[in-house]
Amino acid sequence: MLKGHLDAIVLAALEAGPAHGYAVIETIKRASAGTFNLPEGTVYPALHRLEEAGLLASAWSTPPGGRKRRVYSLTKSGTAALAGRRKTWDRFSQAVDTMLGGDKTWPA
Amino acid sequence: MLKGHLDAIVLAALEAGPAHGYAVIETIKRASAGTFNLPEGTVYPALHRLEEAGLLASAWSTPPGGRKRRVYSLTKSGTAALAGRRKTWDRFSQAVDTMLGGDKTWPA
DNA sequence: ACTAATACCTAGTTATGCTAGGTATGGAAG
DNA sequence: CTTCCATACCTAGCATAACTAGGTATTAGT
Repeated sequence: MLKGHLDAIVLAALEAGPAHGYAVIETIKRASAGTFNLPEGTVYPALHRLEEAGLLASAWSTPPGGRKRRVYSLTKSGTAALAGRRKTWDRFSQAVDTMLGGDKTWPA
Repeated sequence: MLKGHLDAIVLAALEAGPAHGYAVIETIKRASAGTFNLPEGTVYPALHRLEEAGLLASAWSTPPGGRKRRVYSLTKSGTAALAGRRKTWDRFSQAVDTMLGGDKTWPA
């Protein structure tokens, strides 16, 4: 249930460096302390979307004694998009906090 | 882009007391400092959904020198649902903050 | 030999928010 | 007095996002 903010999260997960899809899922799970336990059917299509949009680039790699992985990395516009998403998130979350926060100064 | 959190916002807007649809839109716009300028086609169906779900109750009223309004108020389960939504939002926003925040302690 | 974890994929469902229209009244401006 | 804007409600249909539920295949452990 990350409605609309999945892209930002995936991009953020790749900010530290390239990673393959399965690792992205694990990273998100760990970094969110289990809050975001995303099914593959959510993340893989998201990666494809982001690559399609030019925010990610991918390359196949086969580590010795391992098996084929598709490694994704942030493109330049991906980095820029992430910055934009951060600003959007800040505005958004602050607005929701204001409304859900107990203050209730805003009616009237 | 409030995907999934619209219900919480609408419920919160009605927490201070009953209001009609158009007023809810105005309240949300003002309380969010213009961040959430929601079209009617978003809010009215949401109100209907929430009433259908039993979280809101509605009644028609015609103020003197005014015209027909449908006034919505939180039901008991609406209040309970709002509390739940608040918890969900807190977990959610904290997790996103962790991932988007510059810390980057979580890879590795 | 079997199971679990790793690693990838996609077709199709569902829900949600929004676009784009429609109806109607009251008040202000021309 | 007519025209326009703000108020106030509504809905059909579109777009898309996230997820369900499947499928394939390799590696490691029991």
